[in-house]
Amino acid sequence: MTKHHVSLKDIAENLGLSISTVSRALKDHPDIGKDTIEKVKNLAREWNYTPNPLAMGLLRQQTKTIGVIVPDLVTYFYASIISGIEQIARDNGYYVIIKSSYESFEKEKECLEHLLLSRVEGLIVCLSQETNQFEHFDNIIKNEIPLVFFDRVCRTDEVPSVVADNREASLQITRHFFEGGARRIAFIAGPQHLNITRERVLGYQDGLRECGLEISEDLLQYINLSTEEARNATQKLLSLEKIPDAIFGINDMIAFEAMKEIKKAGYKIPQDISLVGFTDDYHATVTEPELTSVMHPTFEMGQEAARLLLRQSQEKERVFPSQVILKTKLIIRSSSVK
Amino acid sequence: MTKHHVSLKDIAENLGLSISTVSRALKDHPDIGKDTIEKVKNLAREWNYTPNPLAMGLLRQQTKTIGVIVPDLVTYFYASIISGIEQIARDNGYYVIIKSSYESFEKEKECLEHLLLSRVEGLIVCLSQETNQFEHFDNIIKNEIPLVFFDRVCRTDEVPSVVADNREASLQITRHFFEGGARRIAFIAGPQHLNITRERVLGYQDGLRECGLEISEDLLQYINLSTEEARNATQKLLSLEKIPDAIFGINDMIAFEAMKEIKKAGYKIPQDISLVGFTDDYHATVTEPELTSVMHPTFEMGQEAARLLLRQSQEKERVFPSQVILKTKLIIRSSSVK
DNA sequence: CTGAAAGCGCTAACAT
DNA sequence: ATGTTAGCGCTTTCAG
Repeated sequence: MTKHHVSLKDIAENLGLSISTVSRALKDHPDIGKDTIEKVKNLAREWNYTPNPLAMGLLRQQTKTIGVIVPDLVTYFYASIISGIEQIARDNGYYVIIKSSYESFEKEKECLEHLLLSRVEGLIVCLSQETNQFEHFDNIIKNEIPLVFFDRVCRTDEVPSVVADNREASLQITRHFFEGGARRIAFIAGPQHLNITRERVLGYQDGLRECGLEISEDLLQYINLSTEEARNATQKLLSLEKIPDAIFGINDMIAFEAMKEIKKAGYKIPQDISLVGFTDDYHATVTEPELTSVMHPTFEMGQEAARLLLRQSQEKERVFPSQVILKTKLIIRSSSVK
Repeated sequence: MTKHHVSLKDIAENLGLSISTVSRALKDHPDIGKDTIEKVKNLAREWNYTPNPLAMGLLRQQTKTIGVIVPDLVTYFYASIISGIEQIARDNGYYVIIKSSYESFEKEKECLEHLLLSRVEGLIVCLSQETNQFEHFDNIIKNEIPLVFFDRVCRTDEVPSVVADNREASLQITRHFFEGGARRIAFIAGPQHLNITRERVLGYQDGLRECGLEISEDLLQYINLSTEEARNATQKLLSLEKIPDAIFGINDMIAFEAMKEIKKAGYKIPQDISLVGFTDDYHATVTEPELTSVMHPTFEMGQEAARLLLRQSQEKERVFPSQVILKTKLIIRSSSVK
């Protein structure tokens, strides 16, 4: 039902020229006569000619498309990272196809296949929370299709990646709690197989050691990243014989849910329990009290990932897989300051 | 740097067959011998053959791609709508290219051009808040490129669209306030040229009339949708000689900002001032008090928009532009119940 | 200065 | 049962 797009052939026929002449005229080829160039360009403008990207792609054997897989599309964190990717992609003439794994390993594999069918020239991926085996990337790595992981990463000795300074950030949070007087600092973490969990736990434990605090199993909860498990974990912490006086949520959503449960149980934040999140979603400022959180440079993370990817496709040689570590910043608000 | 993709030609040469035989064998064409089919399919599997979508697109003159323009990518509202669009698109074998206008009229026009260069087969658009003239869609409408607007719409007599029952929802909010005892009900609305503003203002005024309340200019604030203007508008309302006893924010973000300002000014919600938002973002449950809000069926809105679009490209005849109006539901929480 | 021809990967009508 | 050819839109030798 869409009208026929005008092609070089249409212009050539109308002007009594050959297709190649028209093609050259549009590119100001030095061989072509001035008046021919003008005639061609005028008609092209008048008829609103634009080159057919499919034909170009076929000719050049490139789709100018990169694929992105994120665990979900509806949180600020990923949306903001995608914005960063899109900006760099657009500036370099690339299109972006975005897929969501919906935090499912199976869906992640489907996304991968689908993107390969589309002949994407590269892939930027954040693992689903279920993903704890990584063979589905074998093909991509073997075929040298450019690939970059961000935030939740794997196979970092083979694949470039972008992450936050998770360990350092968690260390700082622990320190911040300690300086505020906390002595029983709890951590609601994600699935153990995720690097973000492992790294943040390490930083958390670094902090405990540094502050001379005991590392207690009770205070470290590994959960799936869902509102329900966040609430359960909080309840568990609040039902300990000695409840924590500080809770660190591995992301803001977890912290929000913890906040609700803490209030519901009748405790005051930060007087009874200090609370800190991770990501610094806009909504950290709408809660009462406002949530202290680690500012995660999301837009930059997207940009960095896209840049790493484009660099890979440009290099002839295999690039030594690098990891870009982005600095975070602890934004202190009232949820952690008595 | 990516390895060469295997083509029908590669398979044909290896097997000493012609390209067309291979093509037919893969489709189980009845003319082709059983053993030939098997040989071809085996090699295709072994070499991991997949058809080149560019070649197919060129042949069939279709990109199987639809373009989406949203005002931003980082709010739950649009992210969720995009999810709905993607689902329907994927189920029908379409790709989706997402663009953000960043609430700018100029950027919106750029997005449009860029998408047309990509030869999208259809467009789903939510207007930027700056957009108050609509000639940039002339070409698309004239060329009969399928187009659907959602939420913030225009030219509804020419273009199909999906909206919420804005007027009805606002009427219900006003009623709800009145029943809770409110008599000076304020509305922080968006730019006047947006349909969502106009319709919600109408519903608001319907409600005031129904409840026998005076329609006061002071209580209706038109603003640009930004956190800053939301705060200013709230301050203005709070500095009136007689301050409002209820405030309706045109979206949750506006309501969140109003909540902060109201608290800062020392008023209690809902005792002094009731508050209601619109969209029902997840974060409505993390504020204190939790925010009453209109549940806006975002995922369904995306689905509907995509369905309307696909229907357009399938129909031979021009479809009479229809408008799908989605039901909303007022979710009552503590910000509006004394 | 311009045109003809080949080729990117694929399908389908037309041979054989 | 299989091959040949033309063509989708474009660029790029190679020939005039």
